[in-house]
Amino acid sequence: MAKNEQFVSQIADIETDFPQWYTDVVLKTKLVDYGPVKGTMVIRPYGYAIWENIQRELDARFREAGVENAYFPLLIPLSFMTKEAEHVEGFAPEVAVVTHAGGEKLQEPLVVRPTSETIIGHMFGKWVESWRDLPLRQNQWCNVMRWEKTTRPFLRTSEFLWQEGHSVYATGEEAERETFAMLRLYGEFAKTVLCMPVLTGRKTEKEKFAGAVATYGMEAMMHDGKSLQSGTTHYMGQNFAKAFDVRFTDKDGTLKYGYTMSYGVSTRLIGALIMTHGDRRGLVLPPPVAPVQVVIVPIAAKKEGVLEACRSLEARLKRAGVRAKVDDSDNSPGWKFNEWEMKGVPLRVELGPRDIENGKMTVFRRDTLEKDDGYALSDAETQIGELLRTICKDLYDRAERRMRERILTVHSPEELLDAVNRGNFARAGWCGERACEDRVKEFAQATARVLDENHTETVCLCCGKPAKHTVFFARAY
RNA sequence: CGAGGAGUAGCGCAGUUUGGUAGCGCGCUUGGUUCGGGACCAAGAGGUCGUGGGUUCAAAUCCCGUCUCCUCGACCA
Repeated sequence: MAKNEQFVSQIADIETDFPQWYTDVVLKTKLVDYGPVKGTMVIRPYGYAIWENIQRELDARFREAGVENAYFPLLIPLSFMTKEAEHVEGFAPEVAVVTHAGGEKLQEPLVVRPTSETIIGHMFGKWVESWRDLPLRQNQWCNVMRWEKTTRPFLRTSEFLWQEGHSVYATGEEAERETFAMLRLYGEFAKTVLCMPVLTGRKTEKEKFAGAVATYGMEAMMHDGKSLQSGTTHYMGQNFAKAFDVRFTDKDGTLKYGYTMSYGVSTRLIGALIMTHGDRRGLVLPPPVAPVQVVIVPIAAKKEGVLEACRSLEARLKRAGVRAKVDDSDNSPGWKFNEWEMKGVPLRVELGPRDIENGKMTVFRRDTLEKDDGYALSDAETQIGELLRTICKDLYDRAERRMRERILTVHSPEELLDAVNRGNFARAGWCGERACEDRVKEFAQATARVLDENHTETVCLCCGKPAKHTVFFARAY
């Protein structure tokens, strides 16, 4: 017991020192390590496997929606960036630029993509000629680079992995419709795959993507009550089409600019699920993305038949489509229990001579920390499958309830400050003026995350004028 | 970019105040006993103390420079 306490103290207290808890967890569970260059991270196999699971699930949804995958170059001519005025202004401070190559200074500097609207706009301009070419809908999985001042694994790194989807439509209505559709897709994905509730909605002008007409976001509530922007979709109108000459001849024979939109989620999602579900023992991984869904720990492994029984169960579960793994290392059972709990494996099956003799298995649930030795070994596939689904639902319900309880409607900056100080989101009326938004930020260090689609508030919390929107305010990562 | 903190064995740290043969825990290797909540014994391997200069008979330790990382703020997926 004393040693177990010592183990727990290896990671910082989640309640009193959340930032340190996060750093401890991502490093000690071997999700990531720091790279040698400031702000870079190595995504280690355990972390990358989570990303691959996210990719697989999302990619299937994109395909289902009719989007094709492609790949565009990492390097973008600097001149591309300057073609869209707001875009260059927004991204200029954080782009990395290649000025030399092949031992010589380049004629034109090349930026390492911070996002690919410009180069994809350029290519789409070449490919779109007729209304028959539309819609054009492509997605790429790639890395991007944004030279951020301060960084943190998954949440903000100089280089990160993401997907960026880009579409051109003949009409603004269609492009807008896809902007909403992708936001819904992200929300559904967050719920069913990450077991994570999110708030979705339109961003304010201040918070929107550089060069967009409108930005929509999904925001997740972290354990400490701060918000994490976990995905965005952007409606560009004709801004980028005009900058990159994306034109087509319409059915009526006239030349028209297309309407574009884009959408993306990144490895930040991994940070989001860690900070949503984690607890004092470490990670709690949602079953759909957990690299190992069931770890099988042999007890008294050298006793006859124990290891064989574990291997046989592993094979059966794998056949049933469960990511199962026997931990046959030399570590003691107690060590394995703690290690895999920290690593967030949803289910642990303990198999020892006693279980085998009774035809049972002992099952431990990571999310509830409950242990039950009453499961029949003969029926393992069904029971494990059911448990994994139950965990999914329970994780979502628990997070959803917590989020719901921690959204407080407020009516003044003072109330808002108090709400966010106590780890809540604040919901409030807003007149729509930048001045009031800025005032909230200065007063409470909280920003407008998204507009509530369910607009009910009547007056602005700052100026008392009629409210044009109801806004979710929060401190954000 | 501002304010703090830290660079000593794979990891975590002590040693720096007051200069004098580089240490501890974990991990690792080998052998053995263990195994139902981080087991134990024995024997080993492993370090130009971030880096450059200076002071000194002598520097991990004092001085100057420099690089990197972490945390917190301002900016951002």
